[in-house]
Amino acid sequence: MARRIRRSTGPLDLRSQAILRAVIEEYVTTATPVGSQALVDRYRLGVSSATVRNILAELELAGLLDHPHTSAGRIPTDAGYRWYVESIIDASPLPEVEQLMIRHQFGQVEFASEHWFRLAASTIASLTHAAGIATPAKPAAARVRRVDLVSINDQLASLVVVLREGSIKQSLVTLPGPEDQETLTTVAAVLNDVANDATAARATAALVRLNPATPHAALVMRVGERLVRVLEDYDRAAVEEVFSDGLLNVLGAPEFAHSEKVRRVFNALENRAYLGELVGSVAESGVVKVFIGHENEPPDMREVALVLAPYGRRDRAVGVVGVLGPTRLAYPEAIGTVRFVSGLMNELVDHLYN
Amino acid sequence: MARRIRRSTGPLDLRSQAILRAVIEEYVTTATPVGSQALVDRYRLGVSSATVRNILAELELAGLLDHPHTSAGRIPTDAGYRWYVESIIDASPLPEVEQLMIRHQFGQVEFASEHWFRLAASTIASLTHAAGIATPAKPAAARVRRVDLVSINDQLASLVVVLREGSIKQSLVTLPGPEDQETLTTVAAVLNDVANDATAARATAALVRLNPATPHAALVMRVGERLVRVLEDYDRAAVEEVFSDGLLNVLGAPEFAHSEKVRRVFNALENRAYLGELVGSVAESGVVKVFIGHENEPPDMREVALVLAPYGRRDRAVGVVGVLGPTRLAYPEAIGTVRFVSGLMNELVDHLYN
DNA sequence: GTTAGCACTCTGGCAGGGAGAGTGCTAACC
DNA sequence: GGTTAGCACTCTCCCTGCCAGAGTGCTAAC
Repeated sequence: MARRIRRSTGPLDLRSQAILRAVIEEYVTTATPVGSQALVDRYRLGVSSATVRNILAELELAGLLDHPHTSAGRIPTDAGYRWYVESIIDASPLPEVEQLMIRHQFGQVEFASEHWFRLAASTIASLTHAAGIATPAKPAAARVRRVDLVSINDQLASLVVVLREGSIKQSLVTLPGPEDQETLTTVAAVLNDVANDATAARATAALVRLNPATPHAALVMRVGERLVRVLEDYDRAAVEEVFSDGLLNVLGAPEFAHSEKVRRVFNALENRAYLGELVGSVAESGVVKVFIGHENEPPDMREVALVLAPYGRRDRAVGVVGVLGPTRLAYPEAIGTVRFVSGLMNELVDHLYN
Repeated sequence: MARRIRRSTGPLDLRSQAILRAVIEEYVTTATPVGSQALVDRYRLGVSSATVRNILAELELAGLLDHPHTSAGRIPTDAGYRWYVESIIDASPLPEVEQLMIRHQFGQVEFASEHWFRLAASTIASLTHAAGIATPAKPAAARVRRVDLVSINDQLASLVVVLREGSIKQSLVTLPGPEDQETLTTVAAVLNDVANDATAARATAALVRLNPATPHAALVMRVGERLVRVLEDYDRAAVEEVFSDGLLNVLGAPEFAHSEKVRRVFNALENRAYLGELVGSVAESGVVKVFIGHENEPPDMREVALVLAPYGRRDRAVGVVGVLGPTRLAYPEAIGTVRFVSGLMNELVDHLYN
């Protein structure tokens, strides 16, 4: 008993670490509780199953392992996974072959950020056999690069806004009366002048200062207000969009064999608010972050793990790529893949900004 | 025996129809096989359970009902559902209260087609308790309404194409060398002139005829070719995008309680090729169409039913709204909802075109 | 043609039992 | 003192048998 207390409070000795690692890696591949005999058989531990049992009991006391019932093998707890992730997070590069393969795939698609997100999500999904997720790079505050106003019919015009990082927003504007395209082009030109490189706040300020003698001043104001709203809407959303791919991979995992759990996972992915929060935290930190089971706040995410990495530049725009899977995730591969893809996305975004 | 053969070949008499209808409606609500006693208890049939059993046996012989095992109640076959759908397809208007509710919801969102698709899908989902699907209205051939070219950096420009029906396509163009925004604007102006209201084919023809003395002719050609490719890519895709909502509703149905089936349903929804085919057929016919179970070609869709209705104008652009659910679907409600929403979308699209 | 009655069939749930896996404890060993 | 062999114990899993219940199909009477 005294021995146990000592072990459970102090750091793990090397042998305990090796055994914990073995349990986790075995469980990740087999998805069944791991017994002491299986460990001795499959790993060169150099001790008997009885000794292993003693250590398993200690690891369980320390909260790193659990067992579903008396006569079952051990499974890792979220805390066990956490320890494991900490121990490997700094050293899990993606094998070079796969790096080359991914680079090749990115070389194949058209040079357009939208394609990248999809590709990032699907690449991650196929490499990790879990769900891949990716969000577009989003700046803290949208800035206008260009405004265009296209006539649709007598009462409607389409306001097209190109943002600084190249993404596009569109909104239909109802016109007070019929206007020809020429007038609309003039209005767009005024807005391009007034709101050039402006954020929502600055665009608002510029509109207030607008010279009332400007041609079509009323229309400029009307469209300008809509422009500001488009920018504000964009800024308000924490995450613009979450691309995901390979959800079926997660579905295939035995822990999600029953549809009730599947339901939760899907709910989780729909949980934009929480994802937005995570994206923010990950973008802030600038490094790969892992969120395991109960470390996630929403109850629906208590059975999944997320590996997220930011890309982009904090002073410009940031997005996130990552993996969503069962807590029984192949963490080293997931971390390696996500880290590599985020680096690649960095390069691409850098190229966009020069 | 002679009696059975007569019945199984001829059309159904009124009583058989009433019983078939009762079985289907009962099964749709309870999701459990329907027994003769349950029918007598719950529907005013005026006959005993023994008589009902005789008729059930006939309906089974006619291929309209089935029973999973000897001592189980009856469930409808796809042919049974088909008969039912034919019998109610012309008369299942959506209750006025719900019509008003939907109109109200559409009044709430911003006037922009993208919002409509999402709203259509989610409205249909919540009203039918199945998955709602919607595709944007897509013309047979894209036509350019306006072209814009925005500088991103020394090597890149963003080509923005507004199509006639107001949707937007974007593509990044690599520039042979640094160009200022003014040059790009000139190039865009030339393209706006040359490719005004053009389809991919006409734009190609116009580029061929381009006067080589045009300022920046080489750049115009380069961007023009990309423009043509954007149009061609758009035309090529049978369905641009399929919005869906309420997949969780389908997931909740007892027939999809096991994840293997769920998997198939998701695969089915990813099956853009088949959906594109259906959309084409529905758009062509101009009316609500129902596809039940085995009537669907892809094996993954043999357990689902689709109710689809086109909207838009055949000579302009057409899209589709619909329901995807288990074959055990509340068809009258689904048909009524889909028909009404498609009508509403018609109004909105008409408004867009004036 | 309809119905009551009845034998029959099949499912679903429950209890019992044996095999198997794995544990925790104890006592012997190095 | 840590390590190990041995062993009793526990719990799951799976199979079997059993029973109640639901529903059918058939027959004979109405």
